Amino acid sequence: MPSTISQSPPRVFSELKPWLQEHYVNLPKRLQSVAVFALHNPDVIALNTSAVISEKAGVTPSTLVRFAKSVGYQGFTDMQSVFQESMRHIPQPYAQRLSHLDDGEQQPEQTVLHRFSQAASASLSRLEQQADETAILQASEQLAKANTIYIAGQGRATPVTTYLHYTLVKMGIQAVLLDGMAASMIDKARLIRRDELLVAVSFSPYTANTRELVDICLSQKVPVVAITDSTLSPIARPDDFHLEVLEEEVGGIRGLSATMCLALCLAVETGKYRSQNGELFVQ
Amino acid sequence: MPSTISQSPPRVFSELKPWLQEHYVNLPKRLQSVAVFALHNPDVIALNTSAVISEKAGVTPSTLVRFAKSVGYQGFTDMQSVFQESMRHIPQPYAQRLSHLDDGEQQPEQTVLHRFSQAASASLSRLEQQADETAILQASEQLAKANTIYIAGQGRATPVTTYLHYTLVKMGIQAVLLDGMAASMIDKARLIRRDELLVAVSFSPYTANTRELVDICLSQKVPVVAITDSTLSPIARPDDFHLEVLEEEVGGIRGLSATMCLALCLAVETGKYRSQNGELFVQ
DNA sequence: TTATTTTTGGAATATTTATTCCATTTTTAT
DNA sequence: ATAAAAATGGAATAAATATTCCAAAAATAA
Repeated sequence: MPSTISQSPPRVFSELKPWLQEHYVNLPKRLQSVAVFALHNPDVIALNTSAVISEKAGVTPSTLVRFAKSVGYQGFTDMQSVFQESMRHIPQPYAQRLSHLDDGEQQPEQTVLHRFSQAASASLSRLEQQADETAILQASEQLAKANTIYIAGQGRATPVTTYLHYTLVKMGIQAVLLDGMAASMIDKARLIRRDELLVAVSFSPYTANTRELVDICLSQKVPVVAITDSTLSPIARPDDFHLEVLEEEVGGIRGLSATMCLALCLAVETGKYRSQNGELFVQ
Repeated sequence: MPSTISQSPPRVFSELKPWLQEHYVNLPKRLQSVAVFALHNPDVIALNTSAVISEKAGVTPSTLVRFAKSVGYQGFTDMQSVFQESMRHIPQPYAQRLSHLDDGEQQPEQTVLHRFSQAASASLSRLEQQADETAILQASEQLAKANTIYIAGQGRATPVTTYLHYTLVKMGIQAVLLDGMAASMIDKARLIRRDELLVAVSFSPYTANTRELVDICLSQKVPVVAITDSTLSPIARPDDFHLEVLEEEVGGIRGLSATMCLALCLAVETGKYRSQNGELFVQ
């Protein structure tokens, strides 16, 4: 590999990124994986020893040193100082209380990204603290036992249904996404058997279509798992399973970060239940 | 001076401050000046050797060690790790230097919900700290100026494209989701005009289809905004716009919480730009 | 398929860094 | 003012860490 030390190596992290973008394809395999790791984990590079870093990156210390030299640094220590410099300019996040972003107390210079990521973090904290983990396990048990899982939701719930479908299928679990015209969905819902299951996802303002699908399934004794934002939701029935997740609202807009996390957990627990109970399905 | 090592020393930086407030008056002169320096310069403590720190603080290395021991730490290295933890994305348990969530060493009682929500929080922290906000504003400006926004992505990216499409449409912005068969998407991509725009979403392992759509659009001078996980992604081009978001991996599985937050921010900034620049569209 | 070149891992070595120990200085008590 | 106790500096030592070197593995070219 041709050396590049004819020019000065990047002395700031923000210059290292484009440098690697340009030279990445010319690096050997192992050095490429170091590059990816370094770009994705600059704090790990800045704060650990070469032994720790190389183990996390899946290479050896000598490969780490070789990577540094390939960029033009004198050694690992020279490169590490570049990462450390970039950390000196990051505002320290310690002891910052989460305050409600929508109560008008935020500083005017807070960016949209800051407000939404703080809201998302708060939503995740609420999920972790308030979620009924027994309910998640019971719901995942129901999903695991179903022959086929049907998934329905509209509007803001659509990314959730898509993701749940994608993740379940990735785990080799038979799942069908109910989408398209309302009449068509209702027709399909009428055909769901009792050994199958419906996952319904709906948030305020609730869509009548999803509620109707739930009504149909319950009247046919088809089990239903609901993902919704409140016990008071029209799809949360006392006689079936429901999981609650409420996203923080910023400027009248709610995100989906906590809901995606919950959907992922539901899919993973379902996969675990299947693998632990020997119910394997040929895919 | 009476020792305080009968109780455990502070393991997080935010607890060190009140500890020092309480014990400061009982410290000898030199240790007091180390305390002040440490509180005012936590990044210096975290990122330098004891020789450098003691020189900056105006004491000797043995005094620095003595200060650390007076607080209850085993030595300077023990104390420094506390300062380093406060600089990481998410505090890691003390003395678990080589362990991580995905190498099987985590405590057995941690639930799936806990692991994934912690990973999601870490992903959001990384997004907030590392995201290029100028790039987000520039990308949203491009979206705001486009007559119609086309959105493409497959697999795990599908919930993101669905959500971005939903949010943009909710804001009265003309957006079209490119989905369905690959050949059909490519046909549609060829018809995208230069006053329109493509948003491409792709994560490792990258799909060839999305990359091909980007190639087609760039060759026809159609602006592209890429949402991806790395500068080194095949859809991140130096001559166009790309936004990076990398989700933490747990057991080989990556969530979408940070990505959904970024997609929401992009849509909101786009809506803001439109409303601030008087480009209203009848819906 | 084989030979050559490049890449890589891992251990030895070199270097750097933290800690301990002791003499000196400073502070406090009588 | 003096003696005793506490605090401190600085150098030696111990420990930790980075770098180099060489053999083996992998990749590439013929």
